[in-house]
Amino acid sequence: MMRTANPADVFKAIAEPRRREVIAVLSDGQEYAVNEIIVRMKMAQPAVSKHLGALRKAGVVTVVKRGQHRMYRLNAEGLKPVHDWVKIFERHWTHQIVQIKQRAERKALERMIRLDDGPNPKED
Amino acid sequence: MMRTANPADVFKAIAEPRRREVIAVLSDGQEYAVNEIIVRMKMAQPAVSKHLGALRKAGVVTVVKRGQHRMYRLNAEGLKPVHDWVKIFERHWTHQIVQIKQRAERKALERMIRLDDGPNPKED
DNA sequence: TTAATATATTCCTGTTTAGGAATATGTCAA
DNA sequence: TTGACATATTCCTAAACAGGAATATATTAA
Repeated sequence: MMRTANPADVFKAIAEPRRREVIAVLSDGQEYAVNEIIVRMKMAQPAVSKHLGALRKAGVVTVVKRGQHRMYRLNAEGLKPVHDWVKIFERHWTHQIVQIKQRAERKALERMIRLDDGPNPKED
Repeated sequence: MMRTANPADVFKAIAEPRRREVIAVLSDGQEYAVNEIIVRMKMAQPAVSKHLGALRKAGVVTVVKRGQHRMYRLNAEGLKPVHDWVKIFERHWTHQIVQIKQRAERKALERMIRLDDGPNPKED
């Protein structure tokens, strides 16, 4: 049932700092048993299991049984919705630099020719 | 008081779908009065104001007073923590392709030379 | 001044959620 | 079987949170 998760859930999933910690542990691409994650995170076992469950539901990690262990592995593709979404704004902060430059230039102009386009004293 | 927000808050801020909608409205870089956002989002005014407040606290939007309006504008730099964080995993899903290829090749080898590295039937 | 408009804030309520404690489930070893 | 180990799940509680309703604040117009 439902092998691919709702992309919206991914944003919720990574909103939790501890879950980003879990992801950080898995970020080397290796697989880890819950035990090992517990040790690395200094966190109680049920909490870790729950976070792993949330990440799995969101499609951010996968799990395979190996003996009595459950090996978790990062599924980075699950993070793609976030990547794609935030990538849209890349151009904004490069473009922002242009805007800052423009503003500085305009201010210089204002000092020179006393240009005033309305009351906006708190703009900076 | 605290002009730059805790980067961790940004993840929480964008976890809310409605707040990503607000960001979507502002994503053209233009400034919008709350009124206009309300219309575009078909959402009650207090809710919009609250979401804008959350986004402002997270450093994702800025606001300037203009007459009786409050003009909100996207501050894309506030999204950089998310961008930087998720960018780390770019290599994973390109690298994943390599892994898939390697696995396919290994399977071909297994068929040829009967290689077996342990019981792991559910790996795919 | 009063009225209208724009926005924020407060209060309330239902829902979600994180984490602790206890318990259940599943797997291996003897 | 029994026991040890690994992990998940259930139950509980406190905190966070979203949204609605009502209200407060601020600005403009008359």
